[in-house]
Amino acid sequence: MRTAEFERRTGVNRRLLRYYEEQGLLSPGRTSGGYREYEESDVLKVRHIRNLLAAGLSTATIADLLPCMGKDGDDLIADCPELLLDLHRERARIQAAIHELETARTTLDAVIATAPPETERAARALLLP
DNA sequence: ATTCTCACA
DNA sequence: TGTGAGCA
Repeated sequence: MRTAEFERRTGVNRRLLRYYEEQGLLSPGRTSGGYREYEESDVLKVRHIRNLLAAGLSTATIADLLPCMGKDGDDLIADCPELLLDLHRERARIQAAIHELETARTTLDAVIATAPPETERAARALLLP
């Protein structure tokens, strides 16, 4: 299928599709006229890409990860030891980010606790409605 | 009619 | 990351 249909099937616009391609996540073939030719399996592939992206993985690690997923079926890693390393590294990165955010929140809570009661109430009034 | 690449008041 | 120009 070509761009227009693929765009509909995936719900992702060409601009982004081309970006994924530049990042090595997708490699559609080309017709003699130079038009991109996508495979049926690419539709599912884009779904995977979007999920992985949402999980915080970089396009680079996703590029390495994709070939390790079932060629046809859903997403389940087969046997890619080298990849598992990157995944754990990503997990550690996320865990670290969580900690940083938690300490940032703690700091803010401390500052907020400093505000006078009436100021606190005024602030909440501005926040809720 | 459609897609492609490239460039940017 | 959108938009238009000039092609094939």
